[in-house]
Amino acid sequence: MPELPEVETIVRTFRPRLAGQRITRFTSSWPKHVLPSYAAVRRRLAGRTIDTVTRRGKFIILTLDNASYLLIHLRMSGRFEWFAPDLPQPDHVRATWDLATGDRLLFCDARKFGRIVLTRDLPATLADLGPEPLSRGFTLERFQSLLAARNRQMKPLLLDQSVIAGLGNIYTDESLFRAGVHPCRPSRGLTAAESSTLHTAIRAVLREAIRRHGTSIDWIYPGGWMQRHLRVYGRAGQPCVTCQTPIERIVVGQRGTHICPHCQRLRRCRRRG
DNA sequence: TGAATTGTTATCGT
DNA sequence: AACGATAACAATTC
Repeated sequence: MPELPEVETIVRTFRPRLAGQRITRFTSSWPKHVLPSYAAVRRRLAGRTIDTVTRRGKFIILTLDNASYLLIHLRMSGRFEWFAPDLPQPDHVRATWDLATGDRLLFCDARKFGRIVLTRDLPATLADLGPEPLSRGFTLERFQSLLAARNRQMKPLLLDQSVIAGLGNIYTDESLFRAGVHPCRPSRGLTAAESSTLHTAIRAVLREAIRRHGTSIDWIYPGGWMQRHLRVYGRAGQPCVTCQTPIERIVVGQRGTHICPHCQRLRRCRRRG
């Protein structure tokens, strides 16, 4: 569930707590999700200092002082917790970083889909990621060439992390709605005006969600309030904010998908026949 | 009890 | 071969 805005929020929250900290001990109670192996990561993390805390797509990146990188992918239900000795232990703690100050970072993950990956070759590990949608390099021209390079349905294309890094189900649906593009439209079928509007919509919805600290749709991710401003995701049956038509939930590429059937037409509607 | 949930990868077909 | 679509999978919540 955590997508780019939620991961960005987590990075901004934990950066001041982690940057400059020395790791005294790393432990995991779910070693099969620690790569390349729990033993190696545990050994190689001991004594390292965290230089920076950054993000690429949905990956959290801890840059370490020995030119290696610890990547954390939250997948569906992963989250960071800051250990608080006076509060009850959070549920589903899967990994712990003990820090030299006595502080402790916890990785909690109810569904155990998250991944913790230690690598020396960051570019290779991230090689399959597409452009950062909020970066300067993500120009309209680049977006249009991505759409033209393939001919896929827009929804699965936007969800594909090798096309654009960071979009998940929520912000894909929201972007397509804002651009008035049906999720089943083939990417090569978009007009120049539509791809331009969609390019703007993707960036706008991500920025807005970051400003609101992400979406807290259920028990998985707390803290943000973007859910109050979503226009289609999770609003099946409720009126479209533009035209009052009830929002529909359909399935596209095995994914629950939310659309306004009036604002997002599959075929352009001829006004006069 | 089983349906729903999601990002990623493996697999199948064209 | 390359691409696109589909299935499978991780494990839990409601």
